[in-house]
Amino acid sequence: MSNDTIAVAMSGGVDSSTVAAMLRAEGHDVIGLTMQLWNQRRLAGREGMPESVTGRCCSLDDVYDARRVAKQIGIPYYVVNHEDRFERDVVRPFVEEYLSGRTPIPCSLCNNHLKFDQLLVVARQIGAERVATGHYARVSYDEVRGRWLLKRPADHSKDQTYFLFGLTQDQLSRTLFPLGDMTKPEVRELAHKHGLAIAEKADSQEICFVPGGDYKRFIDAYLAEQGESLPDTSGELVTTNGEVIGGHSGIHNFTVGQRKGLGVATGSPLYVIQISGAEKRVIVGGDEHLYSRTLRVRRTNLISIDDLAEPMRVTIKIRHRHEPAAAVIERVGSDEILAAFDEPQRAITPGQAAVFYNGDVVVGGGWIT
RNA sequence: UGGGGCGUAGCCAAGCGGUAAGGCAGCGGAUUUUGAUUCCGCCAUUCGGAGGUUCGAUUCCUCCCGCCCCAG
Repeated sequence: MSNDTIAVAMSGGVDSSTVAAMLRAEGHDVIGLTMQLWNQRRLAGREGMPESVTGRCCSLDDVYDARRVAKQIGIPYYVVNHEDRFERDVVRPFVEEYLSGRTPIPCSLCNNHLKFDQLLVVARQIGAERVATGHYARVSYDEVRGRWLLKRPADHSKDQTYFLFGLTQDQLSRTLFPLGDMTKPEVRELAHKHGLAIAEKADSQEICFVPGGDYKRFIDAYLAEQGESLPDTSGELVTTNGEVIGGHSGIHNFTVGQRKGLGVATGSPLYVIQISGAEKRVIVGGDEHLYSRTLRVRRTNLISIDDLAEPMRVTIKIRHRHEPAAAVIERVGSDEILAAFDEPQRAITPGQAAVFYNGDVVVGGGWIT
């Protein structure tokens, strides 16, 4: 009987709350779990960070909301603390990536190291073989290939597979995405039907541990709290022609494709074309310099196929909310894949992920070098 | 201290007698379940300064100040 027990990762938001209510209504044994990943009060007020935070994941309000939903639908509910692991595997890498001139995706790291790793461990400890989350994605088992597949959800506008490309076969085999066939309005409607108070709660956005979305301020505050001084990563602002047209305050303040914040007026918009971490230089230029036809990824993960033995035609997302673009991928190293797009893509950014698709099926992905 | 040119918002810049275009930068907002992008809004009671002509001047005149160029 306990084999049917499902642990639901509850964030306190509409989606995961609805998942819990749905599964419960379907008659499953459901246990609610909330991961305490970050103490929002830790950096409050430091280096100009907001004094108080509400409505973000891991805030007390969210835990209250999750607990209340659990109580309402009558399921056991636990909060598990993974702050140490989160700081080590998500926050630290996040800060270091920025300081090295790259642009990290903490959401993917969190999925890989916390939500679909630690949470599965905890779930198993309390007798739940499977974990359900409120992600908009679909998972299914392909008998022919003998593999678990990750697919885009019915509602492409809510597609979260971009953040899930790192899931392994084992993780997928134990994961449920009950919202995969629903649209957001349908989910809210269902939340209402279940009488959930959070039915109209605003969607979360921005990085959960960076209140207000000001990641630069977060980096300052975090390093200050750690007793580490912010490395001086300031340097020159250089055009694509090699002309130095100014200085910048630090490479961690920029990302490829960024326009705002350069502080230099040339008559036409300037964008960050490239960040040279070693030389602490930010190369800037017109929009036309932002397009590139190829990219390379490392730390790859393949899902729908066991290996990329020969070139494969796919479509690729190079950022969340990017319409997958046609390309051919090819293995060029033991853990390196080269992608060549049919049409040049704008602002391919080191540190971001490139996720490969075959229609709605996620083939795999990797981190852009 | 002879000749010529120019001084308009942080930068570039139009207007050249009728009551201050535009771009860039900046700021604010919308959008966004990563970072960006994009979109919308705001941004010179004032045209180097002082006089004068005129119903009316950033636009015409005079002087001053400051740059630049060519001649010495």
